[in-house]
Amino acid sequence: MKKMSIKAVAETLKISTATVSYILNGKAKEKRISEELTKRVLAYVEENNFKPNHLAKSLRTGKTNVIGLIVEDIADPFFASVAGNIENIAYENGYKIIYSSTKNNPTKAKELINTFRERNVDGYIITPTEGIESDITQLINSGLPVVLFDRNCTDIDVSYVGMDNFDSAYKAVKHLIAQNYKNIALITLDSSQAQMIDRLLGYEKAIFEKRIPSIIKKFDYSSAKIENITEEIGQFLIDNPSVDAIFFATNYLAMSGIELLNRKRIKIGKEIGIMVFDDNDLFRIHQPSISAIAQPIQEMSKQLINTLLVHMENSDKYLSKEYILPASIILRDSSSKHEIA
Amino acid sequence: MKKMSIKAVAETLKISTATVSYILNGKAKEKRISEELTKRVLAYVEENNFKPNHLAKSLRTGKTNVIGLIVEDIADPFFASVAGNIENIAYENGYKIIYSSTKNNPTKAKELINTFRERNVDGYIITPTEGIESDITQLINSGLPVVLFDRNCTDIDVSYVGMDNFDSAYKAVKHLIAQNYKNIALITLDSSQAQMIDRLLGYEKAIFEKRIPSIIKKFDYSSAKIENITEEIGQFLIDNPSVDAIFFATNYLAMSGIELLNRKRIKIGKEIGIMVFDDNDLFRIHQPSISAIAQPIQEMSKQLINTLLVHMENSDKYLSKEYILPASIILRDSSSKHEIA
DNA sequence: TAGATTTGCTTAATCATTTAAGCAAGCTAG
DNA sequence: CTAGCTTGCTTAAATGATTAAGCAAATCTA
Repeated sequence: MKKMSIKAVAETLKISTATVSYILNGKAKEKRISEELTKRVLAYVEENNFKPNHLAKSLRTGKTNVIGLIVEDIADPFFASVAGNIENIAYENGYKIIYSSTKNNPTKAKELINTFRERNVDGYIITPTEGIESDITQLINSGLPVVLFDRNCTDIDVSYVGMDNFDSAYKAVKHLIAQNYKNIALITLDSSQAQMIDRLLGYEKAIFEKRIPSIIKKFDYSSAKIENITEEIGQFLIDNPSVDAIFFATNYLAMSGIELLNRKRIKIGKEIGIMVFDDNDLFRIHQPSISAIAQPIQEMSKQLINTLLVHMENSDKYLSKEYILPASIILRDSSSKHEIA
Repeated sequence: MKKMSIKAVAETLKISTATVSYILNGKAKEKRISEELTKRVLAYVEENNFKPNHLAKSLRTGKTNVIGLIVEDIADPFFASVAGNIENIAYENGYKIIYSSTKNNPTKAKELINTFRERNVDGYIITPTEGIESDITQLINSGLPVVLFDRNCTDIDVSYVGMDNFDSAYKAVKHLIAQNYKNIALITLDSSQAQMIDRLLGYEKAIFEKRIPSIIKKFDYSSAKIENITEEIGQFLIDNPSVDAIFFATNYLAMSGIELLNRKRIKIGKEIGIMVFDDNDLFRIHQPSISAIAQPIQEMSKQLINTLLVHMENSDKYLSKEYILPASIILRDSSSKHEIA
């Protein structure tokens, strides 16, 4: 059974391909195709389960109905979750998603944007790496719909969906302070990404307000082998014995940290307070449970894909929008000095 | 700056499009294009950063260089991890990946296979749902490369990458028995999927060998709201007070179970032994740590994509292959009756 | 009843490639 | 000297759709 084409359909029905095309695209009325013929064509198409070739269609119209998703790492639960949420709405609207991970490498990110461009994807959802502003600007100047998320490029006029990193970090640290922790360390990445800087600033605001010392450990992103992280955190705690609480700026830094604390038999919650940016199952189930700032993944995903869809529908009038969604701080055992059973 | 085409290149260089095409496709020698012209064209193309239109190419050649990845749920850490691993090798070989989640719904799975077909993807990586055999058979009969993973369709002649569910379940339960647990329950899904049945059979083999009772709780997949699972496991334990160890057949059943045990202050490892199918960060970091059967994700991913690549290169002679990779059983605190500090 | 309008289609260009077939010029062989 | 081969390209068909423009027949208008 050879692949059918509009031409084949037209020939068997003894009409022109144009007619078939119009009918299949719902332009029968507009093009004054008789109802009788319209029905006949639709019936035939239905019966033979004919589907027009997508490639030819895309070539002609310039639309591929594909969305390019560029994240830091698709294997990361946070991004995987976003990918899953985006997928639904995208598929409902007839879009497929092609993904790729930058691993936070600017060179790879640039390459990805280029290959996606070559592939004629209709829209981009991107977690930008550093130094990628010019490439994103190019996309926008070419009239391509782009929505950034997780981290913003504040110096570009581009749509963005994210959360208030500054405020939620501030509140989270304030909570630690309210629990009477006196020497709260921040363990973070040495990054110039906006969201990382905001988390740091939020921490510092809370710290400075109460005039308690600022104790910061920054990890070089590239050197961040899991092994090293655990070790370095250990060294950091030895070097700073006064630390009685830690605010981890990312998920995986926290996982290494918790692993270390457990290994050292340091009682989380009792001997040391813990607060983490980004929630996950581990933190909920861990004993004692770990307090965390939960990103509104579902809402963010929805906003992301919907914003992109709007841009794609009206690609002529690109009006960038920013959506900053509220996070929730989930208080659990790890951030309370009170006795834990 | 309008998009360049081969035609435009040909015109500025005052040669034909065919010549340009041959050169760009490395057929210059074969087609006896002079070295001088070849160099000139390549230089021009390089300088102007011209990339041939992928859609036109695909339309003409029938190859899209896209791989369709159909998993149960891309948001699940296991599948996300596979997606991440596959991505690398795929991109190195010039393939992009378009993904989609079945949510274990056969209707959705069938739809997905169809849309991917319409999209002319070059190859398929699929975790099959129940009742999807005929659709997969159709793909293969149409000469399309397919590799299944995670769960096999034993009645189709199709390539498969997976692990020995039976044997690893058997060994895991045997380990529990060796630790002197006497009433080992299996908590699993009520599923006819091969891998689920194998896990159950592995459990039963170990149980029957030692003539200890078989205690099985099956969850209906569809009713599996997280809330219900936790509750039902609680009821199950009340109904079966003799149970002193649990073998969880999946990851997320275990997470609910552990959450419940923690809530009930039942001491994992001491009062109840735990073994889980599928490892993850939670089980490693949890206190006490949880023993688990670790799927060889990296090796599986590599084998998956490489097998698919081989099929795609030689799509004429389709010879299906099965790769059953060894799992490792990671023994941690939760499966030992010995004192835990 | 002639001209205008509407109806119901068709023709053919276009999107950007690939590739089989062809062709002129130069060279070689007999 | 010419038939045949090689070289170095070009021509043009094909891939499978969309869509502006066109056109004959039917219907309406005055």
